[in-house]
Amino acid sequence: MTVRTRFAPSPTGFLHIGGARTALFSWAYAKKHKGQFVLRIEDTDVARSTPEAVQAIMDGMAWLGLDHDEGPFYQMQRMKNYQQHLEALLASGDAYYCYSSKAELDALREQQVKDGVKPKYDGKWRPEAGKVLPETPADIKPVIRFNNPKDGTVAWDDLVKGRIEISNNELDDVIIARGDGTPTYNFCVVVDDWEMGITQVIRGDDHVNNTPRQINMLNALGATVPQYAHLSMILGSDGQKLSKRHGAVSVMQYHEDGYLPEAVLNYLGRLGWSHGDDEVFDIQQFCEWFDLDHITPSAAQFNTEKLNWLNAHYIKNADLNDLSVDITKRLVGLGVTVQAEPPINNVLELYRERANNLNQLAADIAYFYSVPEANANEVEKHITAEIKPVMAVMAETLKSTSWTAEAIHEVIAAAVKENALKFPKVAMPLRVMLAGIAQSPSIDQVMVVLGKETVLNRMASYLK
RNA sequence: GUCCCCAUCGUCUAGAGGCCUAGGACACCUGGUUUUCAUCCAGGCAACAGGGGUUCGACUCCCCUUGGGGACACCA
Repeated sequence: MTVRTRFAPSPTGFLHIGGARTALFSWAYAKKHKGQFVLRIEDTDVARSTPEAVQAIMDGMAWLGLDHDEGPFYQMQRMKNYQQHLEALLASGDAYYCYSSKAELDALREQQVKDGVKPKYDGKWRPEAGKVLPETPADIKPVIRFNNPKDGTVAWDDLVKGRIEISNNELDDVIIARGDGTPTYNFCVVVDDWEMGITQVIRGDDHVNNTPRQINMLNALGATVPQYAHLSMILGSDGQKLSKRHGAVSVMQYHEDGYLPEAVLNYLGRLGWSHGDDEVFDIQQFCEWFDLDHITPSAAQFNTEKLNWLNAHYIKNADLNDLSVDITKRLVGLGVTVQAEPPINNVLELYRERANNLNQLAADIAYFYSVPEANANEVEKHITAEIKPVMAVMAETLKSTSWTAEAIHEVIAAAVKENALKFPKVAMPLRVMLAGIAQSPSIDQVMVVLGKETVLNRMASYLK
């Protein structure tokens, strides 16, 4: 049987890091087994679903390169399918109408919480042998509940957590259609996973409790029960649950924050999954290696340092042209326009080694295209009255120096020797004059890339 | 409260009863390379939550405790 997995977000917000990992694992599993990956939008909560959120999710997946083979399917467009199965369930007695009002249910729940018992539907409208149902209220639009088996247990072998067994008396009769007739999540998933031929349901940990009900419904429907793999959640760096006000940011935020999708993918792939001691692997390698057997069942904390480290790796190894396109955009964001000279690729070759973030990289090289504003302390510290004459002589010599790193290095070396100075004594003021700060790659190389004219101009502005 | 899940260095993890004197990676510390910073290289610090079993032998299996997380909606 060909593997079919799915990612089924509800469009009520952006694609966050946890959702992205679920999508990645689902996607990779399909790729690994040469199967299909289905994208399904669970939008039956009309009040909270928005087209913007759909777009945000698609954007996030596109950025990560998680393409789907089928879909996106929208549940709101599949009402006929749900309706049909709803009727079948009603006809077979596996579902029934419940006329309990919301207020009634709320009161019941409140009482149960107060009594310290598990909140659960009391089964008032559940048809049972020999039971006389209450009079049907005329003013209530009934919901439809699934008639969950009363006895026995439901069990499945979770591909991540192992065997899980839940007794049916823990499960209440879940509402599968609202008063207005629209089916609810628990029913739509069941129908969709079945009709879409999903073979492995890979989803978040938070669905473990829904699984037994869904299996019961699948059985009532006479459907095939897929395999389930429940991924544990990703915690914030402080060990706390990721929430909207606490670190649950959109994956697109990582783009904005200067991360390469390759780095995020590699990081997410290694979070909760492992392949021996391997740490750095690209997406192709990940797809080849990926399996459900090596997923950690416990929750994992997000660690930005490690992401940064991977980001540095991927920046170093990025295609230079791709990198320059990205950095050029970020430079625009900083108000800096990249010019033909110096060629940005040369600049990047000089600087990419030392960056672990694209925004930082852009900021670091901005001085190649705009005159940097030097920190006053740095100027005072390095461009001293004693060194200025040395710089002036050097500037003069530089005018006729052939513009290679070697030649420039010799000029600096000569200045160092003639004035009996240490190398940094000369290199530092040069850095401040040219880059605005005292840290840079080899100063001779910086000068080569910067170009003779710019170097002379910037030096001159300090030596007036 | 009830049910379910989880538990190895600070963090991500390897580990499927003897290979474990518990391995790798990030972070951190030290040293080296370097023209500063960074990179890079070498080394170091650092963990099996606790208690019972099972076994000739438990990080690995079972139970309890503790701790953490999740679920309990006419949300998904």
